[in-house]
Amino acid sequence: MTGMDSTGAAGFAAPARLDGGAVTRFAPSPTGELHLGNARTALFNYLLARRGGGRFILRIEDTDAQRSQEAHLAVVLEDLRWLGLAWDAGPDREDDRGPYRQSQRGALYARFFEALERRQAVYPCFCTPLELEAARRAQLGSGRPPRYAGTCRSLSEEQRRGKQAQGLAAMTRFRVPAGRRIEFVDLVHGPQSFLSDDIGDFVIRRADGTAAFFFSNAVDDASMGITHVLRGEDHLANTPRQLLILEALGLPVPSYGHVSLILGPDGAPLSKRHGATSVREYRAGGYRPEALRNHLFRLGHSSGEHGLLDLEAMVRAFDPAHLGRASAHFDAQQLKVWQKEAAHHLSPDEARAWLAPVLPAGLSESALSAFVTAILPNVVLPEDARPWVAIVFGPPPALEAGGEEIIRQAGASFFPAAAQAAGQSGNDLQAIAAAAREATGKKGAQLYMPLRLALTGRSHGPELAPLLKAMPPGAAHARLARFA
RNA sequence: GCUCCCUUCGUCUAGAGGCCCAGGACAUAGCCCUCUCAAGGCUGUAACACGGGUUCGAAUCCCGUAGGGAGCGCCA
Repeated sequence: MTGMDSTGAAGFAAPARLDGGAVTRFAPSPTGELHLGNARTALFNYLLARRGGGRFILRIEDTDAQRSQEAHLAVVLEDLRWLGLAWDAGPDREDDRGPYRQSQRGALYARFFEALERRQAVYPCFCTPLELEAARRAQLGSGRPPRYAGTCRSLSEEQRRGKQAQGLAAMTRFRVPAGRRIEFVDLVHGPQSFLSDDIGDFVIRRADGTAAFFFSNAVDDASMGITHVLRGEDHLANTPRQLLILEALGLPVPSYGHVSLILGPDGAPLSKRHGATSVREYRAGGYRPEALRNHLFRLGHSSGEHGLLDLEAMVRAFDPAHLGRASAHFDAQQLKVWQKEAAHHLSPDEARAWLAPVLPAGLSESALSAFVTAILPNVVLPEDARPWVAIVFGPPPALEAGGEEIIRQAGASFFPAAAQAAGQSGNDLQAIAAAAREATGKKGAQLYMPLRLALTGRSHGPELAPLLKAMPPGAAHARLARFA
């Protein structure tokens, strides 16, 4: 661990990594659904670990018992699995570096708390939430930074005993050293420098004895052997606190990289008013994990690779040096583009499973396959398949506006011939079109548009021949005969 | 209020002083292909936030301005 140099600056250089394999982690708190921004940092950490044969660890930051819920954890785990981000160790895959829930790491925290107390790097603070809030307000009101004033910083032993005797519960604050310059090299932002005098003494242990974020997060990274931390930029200005904690404990410091936050199209932080913001919502809407992954992969990151990348290709293409510094705007239209590509890449089996929720029941495997194959090129989301289910399997569809005119222009002999061919050949477009052409001399759009309209009711849609094949026997005849 | 981060086409970005009157992808427009849509092919529109410096030369370096974001919590 680097100490202070002669100028009083502490350099926090990343320890040398000899094996080249990065140990990364994703550390969500189970207080809600997996947000897109978090999903992206999870992806980046996963890719960084997989790149050089490292390890990807899942740690659950559930120190806030009030807000942490088992149900939320289940959802987060499910969403990560859905995204394909498999972890090497986590709450469901414990090993000797665990446990991987912070709520179960109290014993380890206690040891580090003691160490800090022995070094007098921390002190008990008896200020009440009310007092602290009042002080904050006063500071903000008079245009000063809202920092802890240090009320309990230099209480005597006697005073402390007195407070305890009054039954006041103490939280623990870290004693931030004065006059220090804290420096580190951020993986994405480069050299950073902060003054310790700008940092107030912060809480590392709550009055109820549980560890606070700055502490548990830093201590766990160190004790779990994390070498690289890719996290949201909202943590950038707080990194010096964690550096101070690790220094006081003599623990190894990971390399930190702070990725930009994801913004909405209007530049404001992505929130509900922009629409869906969680993995779960996109998943429920029928989005494909590959699509979301590819969109997230490009947000704030660039690689030379174009097109839909699978996870392995992403691992190869990912480069932390190409993480952008500017915040990225989440564009639903771009996600749709990836979704379209992902959908169209689906194998017949995958497509059938994907569309299962909107497919009619009671059909044979081959009938479903024919249908899915026919409509897939025209489907982006499962919703898009719904109308075609009705058109193909339902009663003969009504003509769209303007359709009658096109039917009329086909001529009197068109549909009798087409219907008869359909009756003889089944749902065979070739035979039907040939008969109509022979009867009327029509070709091209003149020939096919009346057929498309009569058969599907619409002028736009999937390729006609496969669509016809997907229809129940006799459907073509019944639909054409309506106009004969 | 203080500290920190950010600012290149609609979007994601390439760009680390001359290779850039700024390149790519997607989106978008037009054309071709075509029974429609999609796919595919071709062509096009479109950006260095602003102002000062430094330099023979700046998207790139420096200063400032504007705009956006974050942090300063017994939340993570």
